[in-house]
Order: sequence, then C-alpha cells, then structure tokens
Amino acid sequence: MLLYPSAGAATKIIFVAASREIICDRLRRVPEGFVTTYGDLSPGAPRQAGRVLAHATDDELPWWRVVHSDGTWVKGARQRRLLEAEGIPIRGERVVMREARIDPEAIL
DNA sequence: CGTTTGACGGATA
DNA sequence: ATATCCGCCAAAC
Repeated sequence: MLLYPSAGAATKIIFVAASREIICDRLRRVPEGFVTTYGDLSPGAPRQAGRVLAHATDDELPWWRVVHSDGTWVKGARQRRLLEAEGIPIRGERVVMREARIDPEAIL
C-alpha cells in the first residue's frame, strides 16, 4: 500500500473513507471468530468508524469485533469476554492480529 | 455556510 | 514501554 506521501491529492486513491452505512455493512460482514479495525472499516479516516460505533445503539452491530490496529480494544473486560467467547486469540491485553484480523478485501 | 467531533493510525522521540 | 503530534473526513452542531 502506500504511496506517495507528499503527492497531496494524488494520494487519495487509496484512502477511501467510508460513510456510516458502508461502515455498518462491512462490520456486519466480519465473521464470528474474527476482528477488524477502525482503519479497515474506513481507510484514511478511521475516526469515522469510531464515530459510528460510539453512537451505535446496542443492538445489531458486532461492535466487539472492532479493535485498534495494534490489537488493543477500548471496551475493557466486557469486550474481552465477548472476544474470548468467540475464540478470538488474545495474548496479554491484545488480540493476535496476525490470526484474527479479517482480510479487509473480504468485507468490502 | 464554518467548526468541532470521533471507540483512529502511524510516525517520531 | 509511554507520550506527543499531526493528518484524515463524514457527520453533527
């Protein structure tokens, strides 16, 4: 990936920030036992994914499958329980991304 | 319209 | 390992 850091506008090709609807769709495609990241849900504007999840009404979104790119998560013990319940590999306080991160292409 | 917000990410020190 | 710093951008204000 990546790119032409100083190319300015030209760089945008790869950074395709997603709308709320796209983000929700992608997240719903993440299978049980796997996780995705904010950045994979909304390339280039990961905070957008954060915004969406923050207001996500408790139901219908497997929010616990979203973790930081380094494998850490933000919802504490509650989230950890949910992750472990799906058999998602965790070492210390982080998800083993090499094993659990779903291929971004797979949820497009 | 202009400004701020966000459960971010990566680079650097 | 922690700590800033800065870019990103669709929504919410």
